[in-house]
Amino acid sequence: MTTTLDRVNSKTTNGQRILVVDDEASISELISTSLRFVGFDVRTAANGAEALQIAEEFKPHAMVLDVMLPDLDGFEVCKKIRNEGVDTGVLFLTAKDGMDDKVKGLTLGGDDYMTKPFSLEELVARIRALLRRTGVDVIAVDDEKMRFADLELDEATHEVRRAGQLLDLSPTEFALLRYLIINADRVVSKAQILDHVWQYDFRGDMGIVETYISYLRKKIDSFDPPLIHTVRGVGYRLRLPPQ
Amino acid sequence: MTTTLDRVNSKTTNGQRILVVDDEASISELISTSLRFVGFDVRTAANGAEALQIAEEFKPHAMVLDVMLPDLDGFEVCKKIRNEGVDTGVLFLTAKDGMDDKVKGLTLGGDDYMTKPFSLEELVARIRALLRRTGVDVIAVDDEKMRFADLELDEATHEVRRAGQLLDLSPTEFALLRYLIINADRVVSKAQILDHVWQYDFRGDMGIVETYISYLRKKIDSFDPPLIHTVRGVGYRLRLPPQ
DNA sequence: TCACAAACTGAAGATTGGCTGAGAATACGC
DNA sequence: GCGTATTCTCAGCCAATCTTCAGTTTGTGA
Repeated sequence: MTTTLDRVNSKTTNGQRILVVDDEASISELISTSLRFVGFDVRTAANGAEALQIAEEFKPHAMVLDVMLPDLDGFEVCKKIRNEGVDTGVLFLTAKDGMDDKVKGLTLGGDDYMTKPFSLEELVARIRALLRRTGVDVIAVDDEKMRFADLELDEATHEVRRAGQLLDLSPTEFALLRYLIINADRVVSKAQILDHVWQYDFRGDMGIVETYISYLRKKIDSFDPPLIHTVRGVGYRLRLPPQ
Repeated sequence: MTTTLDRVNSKTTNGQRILVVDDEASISELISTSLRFVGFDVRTAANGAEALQIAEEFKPHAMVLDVMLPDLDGFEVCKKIRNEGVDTGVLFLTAKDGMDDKVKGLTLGGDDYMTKPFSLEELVARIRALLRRTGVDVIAVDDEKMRFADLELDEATHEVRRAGQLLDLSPTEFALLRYLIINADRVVSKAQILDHVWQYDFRGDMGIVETYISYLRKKIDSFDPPLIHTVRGVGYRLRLPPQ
């Protein structure tokens, strides 16, 4: 995987603090890089004890917490941290298999969970939703809608409209479009798209991105003007026609 | 009752104070998380003595009170608190067995009771009903009916109508529909549904949600237009046909 | 203008997710 | 205690979606 978060300008954080807890360094790094990239202030811990310690002084607004940790399990960590008076939403990470029963109950408060492997795009979207739900969202502003030109993407209803007209997108198409909108006006490479939109363990080739771009175009760019533009040799860019 | 999403503002409380008294920390936490999330101002106590103490200064509008406490029993606590002049409705929690007669007398007042294990959706609904009955309801003095399109769900009579026609739903079907209506227009995942509608100790898998959605569709969506929509890979959504 | 690389797209096969009927297990009312 | 209603599990089926691939088109630099 080409951990291509190559936008060099590490813009200042948005002031929202996320604590990432996972014992697999590669995963932990993957996640924190992604979160930092979109402006969060991130700290990481490799086990429960460390998490508790860091949480105490870092006071995260949200945490990404692997359920399987070498010492305590994620639920314990979560409970203890909250008992310390740190008010934080939690996104639990679980393995695909089993666990279902234990995970149950997690969507209760503002909390949420995802199964590994996940897509980074999805992770970031969930963290944002979490912060929104738990009321931390300082920037607040818009509800759960993203817009670009006459495109409108609604996280809460999963609806997508172009020029007011409802479009029917598959999950992957939805995630891809979301990623393009988030990076509107900027060129994103196929590698970046693959890294963010597809699960991190995806082993196929980038042809699939082309396929999905093609699908998306059929659905959203049958309108005028087209918004998805190919930058040959570089990637794709969502943009309005110049001037 | 407000048919609309009560979760919109989860940050600010609605000013209604609930005291939760249970010695099992996990239950207590489960309950308070749920109540906080829908906007109540919650405090917890682990035993009778603590409850009395907190009630005195917290002056709850309602309490969730386990009948079995390590020191006093729930009835005692209730009596003492009321003697202190705190005017509060009570939702008693009892174990499945026994106790029936003693508890039943209590529903004479505005009070109510539920047996463990319960569903959190049910708990919240009961608390709301309690507050309504005891006249605390500051907001929305509406009746006990929820509506969505030509669907009508009456909390008080447990009746459901579509297009004016009375439908016969089982308890679980009713609870599921209520949850969908509360979250009308928003996608809810199967996990969320399971967490809210089923008893908190349910250990089965999400297949059961599909089964009940299927039941519900047979009963309420044999009409036009269908209201329950599947968002593949995400969950379900109650909505009117677009535009 | 040609040759080559990159990108596009349609089709086919594999996979996944969701729907439903049937039946076992359980709770409930009489 | 018996019969009915309800809850829950399960497996087969179908359709949507994902993924690969190959033939075609488009763009670019020599």
